[in-house]
Amino acid sequence: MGSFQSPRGTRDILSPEVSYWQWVEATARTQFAQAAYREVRTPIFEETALFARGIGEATDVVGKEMYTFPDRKDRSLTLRPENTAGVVRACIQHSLVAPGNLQRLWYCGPMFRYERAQEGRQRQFHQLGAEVLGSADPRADAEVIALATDLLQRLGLSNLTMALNSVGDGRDRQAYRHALVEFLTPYHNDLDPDSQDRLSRNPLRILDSKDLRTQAIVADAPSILDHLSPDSKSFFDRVQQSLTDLGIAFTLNSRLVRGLDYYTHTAFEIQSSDLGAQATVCGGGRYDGLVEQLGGPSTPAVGWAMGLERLMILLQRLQEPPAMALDFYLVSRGAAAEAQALQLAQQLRRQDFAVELDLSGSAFGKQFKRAARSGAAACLVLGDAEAEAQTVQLKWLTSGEQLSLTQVELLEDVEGLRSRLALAAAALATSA
RNA sequence: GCGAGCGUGGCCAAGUGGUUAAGGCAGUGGAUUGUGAUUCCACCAUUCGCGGGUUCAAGUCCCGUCGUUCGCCCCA
Repeated sequence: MGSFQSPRGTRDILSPEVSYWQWVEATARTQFAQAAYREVRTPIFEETALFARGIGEATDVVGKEMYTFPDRKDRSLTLRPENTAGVVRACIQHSLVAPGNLQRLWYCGPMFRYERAQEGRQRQFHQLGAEVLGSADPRADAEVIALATDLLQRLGLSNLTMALNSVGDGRDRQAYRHALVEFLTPYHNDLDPDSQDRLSRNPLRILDSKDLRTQAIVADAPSILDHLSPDSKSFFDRVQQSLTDLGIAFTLNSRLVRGLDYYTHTAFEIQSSDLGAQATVCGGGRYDGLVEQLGGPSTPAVGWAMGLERLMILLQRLQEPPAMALDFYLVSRGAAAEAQALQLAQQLRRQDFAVELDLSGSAFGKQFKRAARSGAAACLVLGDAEAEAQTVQLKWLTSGEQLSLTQVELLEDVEGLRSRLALAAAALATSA
C-alpha cells in the first residue's frame, strides 16, 4: 500500500469512543479536586537512568520493555514506561518533598512499553494515577485506595475485586525471600522453566505464576504475612482496619506480588474477570524507599496507576457512549441565506449554544435528513424567503413543531431557547 | 522475545484454483429545484494488507513481510 498506518501497538481513539475518554477524565478531575489532589504533568521522556534506578534494573520493564534512544547529544533518554518515577523526580527537583510536607498528586497520560500487543495491552497506553508523598500514616494508604474504588464506582463499574497484600519492608522481604527459596529449591525440577529461571532472579514472582504445576507447589509455600516484623504487621493491620471502616471490600492474597522493585508494605490490585489475560485495572501500593533511592530525602509514599484502555474495555461493554450534545442544526440554501446562516451560527455560538452549520449546499431534503441524524434538538432553516425577510424557521426536531420568527427575535430570546432546549433534552433522555 | 489464528471497499461480509470479485449497512446523485419516513433508480474494489513464487489460470496454494487477534513472559 502507499499509505501509512499507526505503528504497531498504537491506535487512534476516534469519535464514538473518545467520549468515554472525556467522561472518565472529567470524572477523575472532579474526584481528585474533591480530595485536594493536584494535577502534575511531567515529561513524556526522562533520563534512562531514572527508570533504571527507580523501577529496578532486574525488572522486565527495565530489562526488555523500554523505548530507549540516544538524542543528538548522545544522552540516553527513555519514553516513560510508568509515571511514579517521573513524579518523584519532579517532586525532588522542585523541593516539594521535605520532612513534614505532604503532597497529594494525580496525573493522566500516555506511557510506553515495548511489548507484544494483546487485549488490554499496547505499546502506547494511558494511565491515570494518584500519588501521596510524605505520609507514613496507614490512613494515607486507605485514602488513596478509596479514591480508586470511588472513581470506579462513579463510572458505574461493579464486579471488580480488590486483592490486598503486604510485602513488608526491605528486611521483611529479604527474610521471606530466603524462606521461599529454601522451600522451592527442592522442587526446582518440577517448576515451569520460567519459574526455574526466576528462582535465582526474582523468586517472589514465582508466587503468581500461571503454570498449574507451579501453582500447586506454591500453594504450600510459606506466606509473606508470616514473615512481617511486628511493626510491618501492625501497619498492615491498620491499613486493613481503615479500609474496613470505609466499607471497602478486599481479599487478602499473600501471593500478590508486584513487578516493580520499589513497592514496600501495602500492595493491591483491582481486577476484573472480564478482561482476558490482563485482569488488572488498577495496581499500586506503598513505596517508602523510592524518593530516597532517587536522591531525595527519605520520604514515605503511596500511590496507584489505572490502565485506561482496560477501563474503556469494561465501560464500553456496560453502557452507550454519552452522545454529543448539539442544540441547533442550521440548514440553508441560496447565496444570501447561506451568508446569513454563517453569521447566525457564530452569533448563537457566542451565546453558548452548540450549533452545526450544514455546508453542503444540497437540497433542503438532504439537509433535513442530516439535521435529524445530527442529534440536534432543533433545526434552523434559512432559504430565499427568510433571507429576504431577515427571518428564520425554528423547527423542534423532537416534536416537529415549527415556527417563524425574525433573526433578531431568535437571538434576543436566549432564555426562552435555553429552557425549550432543556425540555427537548429531557424528552430525548426519557425516550432513550 | 516465544506460540497459534486472522487480513476482501468507510463498516459487516460471500467466495476454498477457472473470472464479469456476491450481498448488506453507510455515503453520493436523482425520482421529489423548500422539510426528517417509506419506496424506486443510478453511482460507489481494473482488485482481495504488501512483495515475491508455483500454475495455462491465484482473493483462493507456497515463501517472506507488515498489521491485527488470542495466549506465554510481564504489567495498568
